[in-house]
Amino acid sequence: MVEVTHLKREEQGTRDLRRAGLKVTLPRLRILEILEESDPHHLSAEDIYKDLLANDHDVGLATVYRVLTQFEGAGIVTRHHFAGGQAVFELDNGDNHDHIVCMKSGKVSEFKDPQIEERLIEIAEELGYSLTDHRIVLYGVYRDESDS
Amino acid sequence: MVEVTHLKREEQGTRDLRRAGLKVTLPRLRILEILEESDPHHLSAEDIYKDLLANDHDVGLATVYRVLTQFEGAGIVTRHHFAGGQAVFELDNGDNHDHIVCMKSGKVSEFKDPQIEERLIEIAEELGYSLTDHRIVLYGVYRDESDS
DNA sequence: ATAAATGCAAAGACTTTGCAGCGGC
DNA sequence: GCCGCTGCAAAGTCTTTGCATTTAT
Repeated sequence: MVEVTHLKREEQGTRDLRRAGLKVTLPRLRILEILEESDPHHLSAEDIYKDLLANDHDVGLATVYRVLTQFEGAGIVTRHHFAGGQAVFELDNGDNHDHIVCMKSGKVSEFKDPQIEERLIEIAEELGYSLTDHRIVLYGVYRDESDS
Repeated sequence: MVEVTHLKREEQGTRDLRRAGLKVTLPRLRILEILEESDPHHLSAEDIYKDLLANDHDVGLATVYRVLTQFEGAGIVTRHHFAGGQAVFELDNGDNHDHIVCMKSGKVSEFKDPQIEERLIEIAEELGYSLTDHRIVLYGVYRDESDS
């Protein structure tokens, strides 16, 4: 069972890479896997690098950056600059959602709102632009979470 | 007339600095002035630095960064990361507007939309956050502009 | 076999910091 | 005169690049 699941994911990754015209290599498959399995699926290059090392996969940090940049170009991942310092990456499912970041805990949630997207297109038009993409980042304080 | 205007601005800047608990120094006044006079008022530290040098004001780039960071902390300017590489700064009038960037020319326009801001507050609430701030950057292509 | 991908170390872009001296108040 | 501010150069952080070697196809 576990095996089957694992193979499936690997096949999926293989297809993604082929489609992007990239060779199917171990580092790339592993990076894809890490991105898929990560829970708060926003990882920095460093995060991914550490994960690789922790699992005895000797991949250079430079390779992680190179692969992520290629993935970005291929539309496989999206790069964000939430905090300011490090860039974070997440798989791009094509749904182009937006984010809200808790200023205390760093927790990141996602959302997608058609109403807003429609209005943004209108605004762009009014200003004389054709909208091709957008980024919304909300900053707030997450409450509840049973304190913490 | 010009003199009067100039003095007025300087006094204004002086007040801004005092309010922020910062000493009123020439570099700081000049940087404020540059930010006020700039047309596409989104300048990188480097832009400001070059402007200073071009006007025979020998201010170090480090000082420009330091001053801008202090201004940011004091709420005098806002820092943005549009492109990815350099940060750009603009005076913060407290209106907290958003931006749209032309992917071809780099032209930046601003807008403010109450409808969107209202909706964003709702969205944050729905997700369990109290919204404190937001950033919206639209990417598009500016048309008209008589070609270029 | 061949062109692409990787690892390492070195370089780069942008920004911050340490410290001696200068400048408001 | 005091303490903060500045300039310079040096260090930092994050990311990219050059090059010899390895690897997928």
